[in-house]
Amino acid sequence: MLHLALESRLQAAVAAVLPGVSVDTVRVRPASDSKFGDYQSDALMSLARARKCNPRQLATDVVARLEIADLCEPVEIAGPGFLNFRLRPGSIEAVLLSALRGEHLFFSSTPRGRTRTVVIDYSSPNVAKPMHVGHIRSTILGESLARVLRLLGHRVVTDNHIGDWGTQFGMLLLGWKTLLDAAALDQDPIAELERIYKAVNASCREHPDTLEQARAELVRLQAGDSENLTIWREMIRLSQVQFDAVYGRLGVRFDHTLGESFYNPWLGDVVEQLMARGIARESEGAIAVFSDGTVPPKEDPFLISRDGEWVANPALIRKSDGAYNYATTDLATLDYRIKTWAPDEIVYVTDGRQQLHFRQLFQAFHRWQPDAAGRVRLIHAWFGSILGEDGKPFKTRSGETVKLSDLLDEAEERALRVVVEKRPELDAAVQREIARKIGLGAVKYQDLLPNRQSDYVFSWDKMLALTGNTAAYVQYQCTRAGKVLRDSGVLPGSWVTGPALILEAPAEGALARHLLSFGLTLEAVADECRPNLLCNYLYELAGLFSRFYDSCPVLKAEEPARSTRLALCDLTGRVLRQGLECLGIEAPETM
RNA sequence: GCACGGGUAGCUCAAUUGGAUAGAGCGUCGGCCUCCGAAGCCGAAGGUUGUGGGUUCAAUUCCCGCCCCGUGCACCA
Repeated sequence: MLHLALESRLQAAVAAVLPGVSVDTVRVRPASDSKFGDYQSDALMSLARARKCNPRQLATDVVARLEIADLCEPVEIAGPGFLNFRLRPGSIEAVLLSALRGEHLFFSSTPRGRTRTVVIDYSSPNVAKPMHVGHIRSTILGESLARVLRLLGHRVVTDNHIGDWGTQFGMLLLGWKTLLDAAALDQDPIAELERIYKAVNASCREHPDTLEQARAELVRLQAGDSENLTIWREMIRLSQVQFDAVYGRLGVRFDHTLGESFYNPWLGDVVEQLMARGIARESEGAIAVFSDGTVPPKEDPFLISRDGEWVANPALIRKSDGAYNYATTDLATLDYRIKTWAPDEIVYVTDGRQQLHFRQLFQAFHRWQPDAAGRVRLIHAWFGSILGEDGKPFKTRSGETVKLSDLLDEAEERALRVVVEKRPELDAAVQREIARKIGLGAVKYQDLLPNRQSDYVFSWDKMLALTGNTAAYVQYQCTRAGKVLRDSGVLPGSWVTGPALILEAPAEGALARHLLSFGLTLEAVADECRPNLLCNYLYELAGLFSRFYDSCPVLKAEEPARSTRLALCDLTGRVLRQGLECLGIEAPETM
């Protein structure tokens, strides 16, 4: 909050000293160490370097023009040219008071620039298959980004691009007609669909005629055969029931679920347009997009080096049998989204193995519709794989993928064991509800905590650990803050007329300063698609609160310490709750 | 072969994108409940940031070489 005020004053001073220089890079941020004050800026050093002048001299000149006496003490020039800002007593207290009055919660919900429209594409499970651990990162990461962007005042459109079309439906239709067990379908639809798919798939490998039959079913579906369409729609409906159950548990909600099949009517047109513009051409019976040679080979997604030579690495948009690929669907999808929502950004949350595909997709689209491409920022927010203890892609002992619903069950069970042990006096139903929030929080937090681009090793014990840097720790500090507030008897809204706040103890100041950085953190999460920054922020805030709680009695303190500390409990609780909500994690009242 | 990631404490990971003394958790060792909730707090040990060079006031971060690991590279998505 305050850093923005300091930043604009500093930018004005820099502009006065160096007219014409771009001040965008002049930033003020929280001090790396409290001995340097509250805020610092290192911007003048790089500026001096670019202008080939003495950094300390530049700092002296800028500080002379700096008008911030109302906000902080005289600015100190340190080391090679750092500016250290020490806030005047009362500055932080004033921000806390305005937060207590409900004017803000240390972030701005009206963007500084223009309000952006952001389409987010995430989760994207496949019809007729169980959702498994492979879907967890995309789902949780995408949901978190959507929540943060919305909180910051942007217009967000979430779209679940489910896999409801493709060659697998030939086998599924054949299996449905020849192998389906109606009772089993009733009992567990997805398991039965998976069973018939695997059976037909295995049979295809041995019997060429089974493969031929499956292809025939696919052709009938694509031709609009009414029986096959009916079965296909039923498979989608059954799958959607499963998706909804999982999303309901996870608290995930989509604005739209426009699967691959939605775009079928436009695919032929996409291919024709690309051919007409010379972007795509026939090759070995298929139709593909090739390099146009406008970028260096190393950066060209349509070229690849093999045995020391750059050879074509085309993106197929129509197979030799006439069927379309996902590149085609993705192009049509991109076109539809831009025409429908006019987004400023489209974020794709998928795993890192699809990087080349998206580079090709983005470049092909840019060549196809340069004007539209110029108005939208396309972002592939990719993430690493979940590995087993052996460092290979994560599977169960029997080699199956782990179902998401089983994972969530196990998380809740493990959490329940802890709750029952710690709080035996609570009702069973209350224990279960607390365990639900803790168990699901544990799964989500462990998934969001590592840098999204790195692989992580799956471990039940680590994922469901309830100590250390975990959701449970943050949730626990949240309940402590809430408990103190409840015990105090303070009525909501009574702060407006309450006594003045005075921060005195070091633990109070450290906690308060960190509260002020909430907005900075949210902005960084939105800019870089990295919720792990928010996890780290919340963990640090929870830790600062815990130390404050340990060293500063609240209810027994004399005024004004009592009010100040109650205010810190209130605001910390609110920020922790809001932050957890951004991660899709619920905060229990008690645990 | 080429591209994209990664290599940081015994293990799992951070490090506000070039900033001031590289931080957490788990594990190990030692302290703290007569006091608002101990799912907590305090302290100790643990590092040549894979490696060799370069750029500069400053490099885990940027550039070049090399060594490991992962992923991708024409009709699956």
